[in-house]
Amino acid sequence: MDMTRHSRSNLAGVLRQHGINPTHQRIEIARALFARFEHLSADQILALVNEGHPETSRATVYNTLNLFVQRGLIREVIVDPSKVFYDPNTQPHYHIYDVRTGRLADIDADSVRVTGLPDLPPGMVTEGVDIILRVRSAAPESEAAVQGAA
Amino acid sequence: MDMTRHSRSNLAGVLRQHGINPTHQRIEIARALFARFEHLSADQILALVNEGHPETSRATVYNTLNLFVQRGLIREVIVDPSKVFYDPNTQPHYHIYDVRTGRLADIDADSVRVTGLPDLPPGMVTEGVDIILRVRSAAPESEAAVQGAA
DNA sequence: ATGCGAATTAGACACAGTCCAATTGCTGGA
DNA sequence: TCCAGCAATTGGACTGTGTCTAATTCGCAT
Repeated sequence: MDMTRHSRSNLAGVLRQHGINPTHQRIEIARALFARFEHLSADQILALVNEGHPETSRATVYNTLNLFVQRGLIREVIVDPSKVFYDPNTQPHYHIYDVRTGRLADIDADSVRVTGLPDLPPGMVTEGVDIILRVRSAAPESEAAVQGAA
Repeated sequence: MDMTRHSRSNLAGVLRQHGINPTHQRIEIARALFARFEHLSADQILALVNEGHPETSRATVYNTLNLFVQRGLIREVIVDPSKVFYDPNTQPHYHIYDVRTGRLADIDADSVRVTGLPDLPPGMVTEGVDIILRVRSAAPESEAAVQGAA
């Protein structure tokens, strides 16, 4: 019996707790996210789950990730216009994003305080507050690729 | 001579101040954004600029918006995984986003205070801080479309 | 074994955004 | 006025992410 922290049996339990029928594919997808505990794109997850011999289709990966998000098992992180990242950490926290490298890291929510956010219009509810600190290396970027005017 | 606030001649001046050669197409694109002073997607801008008789291609709209962003004339707002919004307001401010309707509105930065953000790794520079307040109507959403497990 | 609903699948599709080679159009000389 | 040169624009092909659909397979209870 595999008793590592993110064993299949443990993950099956977690899925059930979220009202998700734990199939083989769903467990493997959950494992890709929770074993690494990193921000991954759908594409990366598809590749991870299928290394060795392919066993999960692209449609299933997308279906499953959307299901996990709906059930509150994981979070979407929208920082890059070209792809969504999936975040196994559902604790309140924020993100720091390197716009050059695409690297995404967590900022613990405990230390951060936000005040002065406006009252919501009546009948509105907060889904969440995203804070994204966009950073880059101070070294001047090569301007070669900039399509110029002037 | 048209002296309204966002007349072509005024806009041409603004473009020049940002080192952008003010061509006809660029002025019309700037006008779509600055006259309305709203968050618009590339698609919406393409449609606005070409209502009446078409005069600007899709490639030019994308080229121009990217150029405006590089030159600091407008900002990108990344809140929706499916498309980028362009924001003519470059003053520091944050956003409130209705996840159901896709409606995007500004939050004035003056009233908001954020403390406790971590120090940056050495050699890193902040590009910007995005705060997105994700909200929805409190009315329970129809669950009809939810692909279920359980 | 069989039947049945749920899950998965391949592949077509939709759509935002990029790329490229060809054309257009402006500007500044001669 | 004509022309050369260069920037801007263009259509259309292309890429990549994500969705949809109809058909198949899986797992389970009987």
